[in-house]
Amino acid sequence: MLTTTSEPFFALEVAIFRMCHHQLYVYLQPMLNQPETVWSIVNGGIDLVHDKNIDNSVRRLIESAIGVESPYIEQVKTIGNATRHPQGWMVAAVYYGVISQSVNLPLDNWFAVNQLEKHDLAFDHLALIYSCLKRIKDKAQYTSVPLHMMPPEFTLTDLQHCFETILLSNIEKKSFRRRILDAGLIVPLDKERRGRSRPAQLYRVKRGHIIHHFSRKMHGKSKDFA
Amino acid sequence: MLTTTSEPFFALEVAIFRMCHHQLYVYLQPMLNQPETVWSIVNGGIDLVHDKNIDNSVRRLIESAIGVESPYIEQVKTIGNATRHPQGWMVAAVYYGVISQSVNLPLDNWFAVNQLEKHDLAFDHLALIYSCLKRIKDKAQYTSVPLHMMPPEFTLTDLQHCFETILLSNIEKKSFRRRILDAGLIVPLDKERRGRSRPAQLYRVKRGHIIHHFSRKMHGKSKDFA
DNA sequence: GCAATAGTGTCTGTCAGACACTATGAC
DNA sequence: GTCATAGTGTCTGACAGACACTATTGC
Repeated sequence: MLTTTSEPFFALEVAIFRMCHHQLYVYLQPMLNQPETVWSIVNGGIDLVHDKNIDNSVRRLIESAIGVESPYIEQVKTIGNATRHPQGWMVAAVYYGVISQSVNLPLDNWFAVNQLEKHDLAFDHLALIYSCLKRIKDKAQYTSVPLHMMPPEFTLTDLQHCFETILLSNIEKKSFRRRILDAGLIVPLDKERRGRSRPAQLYRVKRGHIIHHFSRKMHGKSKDFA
Repeated sequence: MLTTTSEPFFALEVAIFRMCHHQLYVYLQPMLNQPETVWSIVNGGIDLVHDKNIDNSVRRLIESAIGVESPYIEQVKTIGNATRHPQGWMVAAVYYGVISQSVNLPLDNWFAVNQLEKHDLAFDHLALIYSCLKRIKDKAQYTSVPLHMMPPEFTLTDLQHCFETILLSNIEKKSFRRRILDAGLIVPLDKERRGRSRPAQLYRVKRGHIIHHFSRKMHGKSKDFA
């Protein structure tokens, strides 16, 4: 029995998410040298000279792909097997990153996550995106992670919509407000947003916020799909 | 500016835990070619020919190190940087695995986790073990993972001690029993354990148990250390 | 009887879910 | 006034924490 100890290929795979019009989008790149357009999530290797650690590499990949920094990245898992890539044994650390809704980026190359089946995705990238979506959905149930997707000023209703979009469910308004306000995660501004009805209090995220863990999960009622 | 795209070294690092006398132990191996004895957690590379995926490799490493299978392994994180290993840029997927208390293994090479500072551990292995301990502690707060460390027959008090050892805190008996029994994770046997006081009902884990997620965390009161 | 451990009854507090209610703007 | 959306009051139910209580054994 022969044991091979040579190194597997190693790559980083990053699903970058943004929120737009009550819809989650993921950033995809066209793969080169393909007869038909095949789309892939952001990926790349480690720059052994310049990167200090993996998170560093991921931030670099995100910024060089979309031109803006991500306020929150998270490692989802590391997978590795002989079948996911035609080149052979391949290990990949899978991350997701989010960007703020305020960033004024065109929607080119951003794909609504509920329409991904219509497109041709590279390798196992569809499954990787789903793993990341599951993770951010789980996190939305018991942490404040979705706050990182909000613009600098937002209303509680905006924030609720953001959570609901990630959770694919409707949250009860009073519970949601109590939870967020009691946790002290956001700060009211001296401003309101005026529209065609009662003005809404504007908030910003409290300085230093990274992640808050709630003591209980929030579930909501599953959304019916149109 | 030059960009290096060659591959980093890749390794698996596995902290194997067992419970013994209300104490968590981790399995360490002496590193070869060291003037003084330096201890390391189980580690190795991927067998590109025989391993189907990373979990497979981890199970292989565990079994070849201690001779028994682990009923539960979990990937904790993947780290990578230029400084953790003298060989240079190194990526490591960090796992922990647990084994059943029933396994009749001598305690050779098993180290109490609260005594690790007394020993000389390789590289960043102490930090890796602490990451794994933190993870299993977190999991003990809201899942049934510690059940995998129990022998085939155990009492509720045994189980509570197992949780308490991992959590480093004392749990209120009634709450604990209610939580475990209401979740339906264990099955009473037609047996009792008799000692020098009232006999205790024996249980086994329900077939098919892998992990149960409770809806709330359990905290307990921090143990005073002697 | 006593000591030791197993196991229960039951109250409290916290917080999510539900839902009806009021408030304030545009028109 | 109506419509739309913001925001509140308050009851319920689930479940963890606390803690005193009873139960069953060995001695």
